[in-house]
Amino acid sequence: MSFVNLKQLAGELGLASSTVSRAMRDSYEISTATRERVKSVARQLNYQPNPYASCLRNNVTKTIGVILPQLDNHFFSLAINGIEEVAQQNGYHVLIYLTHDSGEQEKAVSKYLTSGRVDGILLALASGTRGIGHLEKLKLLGVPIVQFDRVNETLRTATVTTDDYASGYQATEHLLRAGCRKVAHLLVSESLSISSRRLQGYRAALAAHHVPFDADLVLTGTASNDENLRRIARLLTQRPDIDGIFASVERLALSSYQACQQLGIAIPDAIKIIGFSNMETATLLAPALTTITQPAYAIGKEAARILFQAITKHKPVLPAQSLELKSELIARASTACAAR
Amino acid sequence: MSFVNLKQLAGELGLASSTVSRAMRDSYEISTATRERVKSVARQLNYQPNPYASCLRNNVTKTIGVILPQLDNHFFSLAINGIEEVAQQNGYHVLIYLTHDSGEQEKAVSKYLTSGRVDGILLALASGTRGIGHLEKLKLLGVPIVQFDRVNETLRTATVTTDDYASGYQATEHLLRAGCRKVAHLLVSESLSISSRRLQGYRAALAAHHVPFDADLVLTGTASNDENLRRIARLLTQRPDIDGIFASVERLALSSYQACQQLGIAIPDAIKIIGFSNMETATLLAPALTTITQPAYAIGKEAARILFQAITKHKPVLPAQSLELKSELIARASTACAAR
DNA sequence: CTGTTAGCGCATTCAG
DNA sequence: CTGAATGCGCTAACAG
Repeated sequence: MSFVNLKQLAGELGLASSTVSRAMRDSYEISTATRERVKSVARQLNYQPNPYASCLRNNVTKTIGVILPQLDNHFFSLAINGIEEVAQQNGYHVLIYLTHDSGEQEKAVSKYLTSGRVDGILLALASGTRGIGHLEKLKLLGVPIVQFDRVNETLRTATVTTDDYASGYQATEHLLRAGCRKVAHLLVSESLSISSRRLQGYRAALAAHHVPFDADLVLTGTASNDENLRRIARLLTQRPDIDGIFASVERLALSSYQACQQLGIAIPDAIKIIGFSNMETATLLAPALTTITQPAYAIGKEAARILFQAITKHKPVLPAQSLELKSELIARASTACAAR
Repeated sequence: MSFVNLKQLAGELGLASSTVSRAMRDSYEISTATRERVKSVARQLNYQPNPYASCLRNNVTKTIGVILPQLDNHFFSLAINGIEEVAQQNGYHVLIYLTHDSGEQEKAVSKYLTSGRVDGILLALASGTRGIGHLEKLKLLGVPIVQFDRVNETLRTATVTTDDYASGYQATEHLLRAGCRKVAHLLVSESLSISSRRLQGYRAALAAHHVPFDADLVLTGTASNDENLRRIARLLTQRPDIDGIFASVERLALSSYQACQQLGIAIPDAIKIIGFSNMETATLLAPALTTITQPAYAIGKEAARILFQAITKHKPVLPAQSLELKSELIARASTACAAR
């Protein structure tokens, strides 16, 4: 048993392949009788049109590409859930590419997609990306791109992000209100939009509360968790006056937690930690860890929705279509903090 | 600017498209001089061969399909990491489909792939799958399938799993050795291979330690976390003699943890919990929760490796190529347990 | 309402 | 070493 093609099916039916093609696609110019007959025999022979032939003919691939830094972060898993759902609703297929936060990998992947393999792209930028020539090229080729979460602001596309500035502000304010005065801030990479905007929020909140900004309290993470752990521990040792940590990303919140445990620092009494997280686990298992949860699933869905709108209407994605969704601060330990 | 095709490139070069095609594919019958010239101009014009045309011509899609129940479980995210890596190494593209554990969705997805869209399939079975006709059809069509993690044993394909029986045994034994006598077991779905094999391990360990099996201590979960939480709490209330819980899956371990917290039961003193988990978070944040970690990343890689072997050698995947990898028991609280 | 024909972009004959 | 011609499977334009 092998794949049945249109011609074979037409032969079996005693019809021309064009007729069969039309019948299969419910063309109005085919009589109901033959349409039904065609469909019945097609079902019987398990006929499925070859997607690649249609694609070649129609210049429509019915597939989108999703480029992500990683998948070991729950945020992106949830985002894909949303993306895949919207894709399936629209009859689209989803190609997935991981860059492991490497700019080189991102370039390589972009090149694959320069060939017309996909009708559109959803992109969360790698932290290692420096230039954006590879993305400009895709845009120039007319491939619609929607950026989400980690976006490059120079590239003029629609973006779907969370309220990074606002949540950075809120997080910091949460700690300040709980009595913290020396709040450390941990970020992933200076070049990442999410990091810089959260940092801005952090600084603004400090300023609003008349707490001086101290550059020594800002730590940039690396790709290695072990290294991050060491650095955080060193910072906490060197600066025993630190009474709060705002981690701009889940991994760093966990490493902070771990560092405190290692150093025997009590959470949340001696130190208060707040960090982004999309793992229910974190909030469940560590009530002391105040978390900020991003609507990852909704972000995926919205990004996909904007992309499909552009694809089906043959319009470019415009920065004006950008969306900013709200994060949610979940402070299970807030009472404890306030009580102090 | 739009896509450049072979013909245009050939025109630019003053060569026949066949020559250019050969040059691009490093054919031995092309002189080094023209090959270099072709490649240089190709680079300059951003020529990328249209993958769908090649596919039509060669009958090779260079893409695989990955069918998964969900992605809200860290196990599958890690597995995709492995799969994607091996795919990229082999120059392959990865299409992803989520079934949300629905048998209907799995059937629909299978149908998409009946059209020659992919060269092979990696599959983790939906818990809602009843018949396997849709998979048999794919096999009959000659599409290689490798099953991983959640496998159907009737379908004769290679499988990559973990030592579910052994780890179920170990987990149970771990609790028994820590002094537990009434060990509850929480499983996902009776029809799932991982569940039934872990259950077998559980029963065997009980038997080996002369602890009678009590069917009332076995609870099957639902799709709803809230419902699971309620059921677990009810079980713990009705059976205050329970002194240990073996959760066969992360979500259920977390729900157990939560249920104990709600009921004010101390962990790990009053009750000991052991559960599968691939979240570093869980072990990090809840030392009281003994976890069994599956080598998810390796499973993805191995499954992909077996699939690519079959694809490149045009051989069917045989059950004989199946692999069983080892899980790891991480008992941070084991000392506490043993001390009791 | 149905059939004939041509061509999407590429790779592979077969000829030179 | 290079070029011309053919067809992968499908659809759309053009006939009838």
